[in-house]
Amino acid sequence: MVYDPAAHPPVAVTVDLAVLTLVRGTLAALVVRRGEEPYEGVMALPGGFVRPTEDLDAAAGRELTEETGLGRRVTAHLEQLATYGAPDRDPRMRVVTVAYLALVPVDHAAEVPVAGGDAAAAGWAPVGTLLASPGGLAFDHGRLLADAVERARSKLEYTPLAAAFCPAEFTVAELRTVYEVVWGAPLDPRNFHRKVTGVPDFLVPTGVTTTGERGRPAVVYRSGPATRLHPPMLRP
Amino acid sequence: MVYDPAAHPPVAVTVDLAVLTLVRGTLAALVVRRGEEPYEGVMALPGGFVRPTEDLDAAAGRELTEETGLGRRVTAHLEQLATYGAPDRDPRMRVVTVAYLALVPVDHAAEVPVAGGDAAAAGWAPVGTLLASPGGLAFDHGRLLADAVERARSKLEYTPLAAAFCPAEFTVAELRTVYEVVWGAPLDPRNFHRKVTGVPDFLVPTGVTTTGERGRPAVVYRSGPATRLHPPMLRP
DNA sequence: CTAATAGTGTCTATCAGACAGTATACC
DNA sequence: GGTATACTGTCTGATAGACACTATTAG
Repeated sequence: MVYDPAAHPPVAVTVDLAVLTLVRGTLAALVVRRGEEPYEGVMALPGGFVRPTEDLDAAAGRELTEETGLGRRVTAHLEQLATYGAPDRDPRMRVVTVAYLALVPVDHAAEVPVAGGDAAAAGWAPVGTLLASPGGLAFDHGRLLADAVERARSKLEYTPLAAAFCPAEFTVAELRTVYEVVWGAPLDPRNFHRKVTGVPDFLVPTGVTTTGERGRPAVVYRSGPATRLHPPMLRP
Repeated sequence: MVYDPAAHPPVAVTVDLAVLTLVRGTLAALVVRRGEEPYEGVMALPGGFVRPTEDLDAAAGRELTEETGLGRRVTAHLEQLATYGAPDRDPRMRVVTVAYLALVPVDHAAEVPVAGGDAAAAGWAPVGTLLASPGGLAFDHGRLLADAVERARSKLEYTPLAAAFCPAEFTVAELRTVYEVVWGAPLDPRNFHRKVTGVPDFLVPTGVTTTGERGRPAVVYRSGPATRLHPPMLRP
């Protein structure tokens, strides 16, 4: 029980990111194409080493800005997901990776692949496609992404997480679309409206209404101070 | 983005355990007294290094059996909680620790300190006491334990986790005590009984009833195949 | 006008909480 | 019988889901 570095083989600690957004009505994750072995040419989730004097959350935030090109404040949500450390998950050496879940609002998703550098090397891919093929993602990133999606689905129920997918100001219909896409199920617009506007401190009306859209103008809201939803928005 | 061990300072990866049980009607955690600096003589959560060829879950399971002296099968629950890696959390070197939540059933809790070795060095301490004093636990173990307790409280709502605190066969009253102790709130025995027996696949009657107790004998149950509770048992 | 979307009202089945009442043991 | 605990029944208010209905825009 002595902390002797020399007594233990080297371990690398990395952070990997499951960055989610909505692209044309589907849930999408940010992926990069690997440029080296192993898994050369295969899609992978972005990630990188934790620096010596850097906290884990800070490393995740730094990687996120580096990979997306988005400013730090654009990211509406970043939380630790789980840690994956199977001894053979990377054939080169022991790598323990701390996975994070990040959400990018829809109005900034389009900037990401462009700003991130080589457009061919990074971009949004539908989660359904990525998870459908077992070897579609390098390492254990398929499992990691599946865990991230399940976390997001679950947290939509009892936290205001859905607003993190939306622009700073949004309508009830936009919020409902988030729920429908992430859960993969249609929701009754009328009951959804009544429920979501009835949760205290979830939505704050801005006083503005939409215009130029089809149909009756909608009230524009911004995210409120609630950290938990009471009552929760339960999956159908 | 090259995985060169020499390019990075050494990082130690450990697992720390928040082992919970019920002792005389209070929630208690397994603690050890540290025998060396830093925090010499201070209480800490048990833990240790992850071995080179060992998965994280395996390391947690091994540490649990080593620290408690209980056979592997006695532990009813072991799950990953979160990972803590602040650069200064251990003054000697960079230590990233993967925290696990473990639950020990009440009928095995008494064996633990004895079988674990030096009775003065390890034992059950009330969670309330440990969390009341900020410096009561070494490192960031106070925060870790608080996160573990909140995880347990939350998972009682929508998973059959409470049964992990109980013996293999138990009564509704024993299960209710678990909920009351972990949540720290009294529950109506009659409504609890109706709700808990109404959740499909949560409880399976054994056909046996208690005897020798005061009052009417109670039906004895065993944990059922459910992995989620529908409907959930919500906190008051 | 029509089409489309936003938002409200209402009905019903279900559920949580309060609590009366019944069942069955030990003393 | 007395007391304690297990369990059942009933009432009430809240909630979820289904869906009729009204409101307000674009074209």
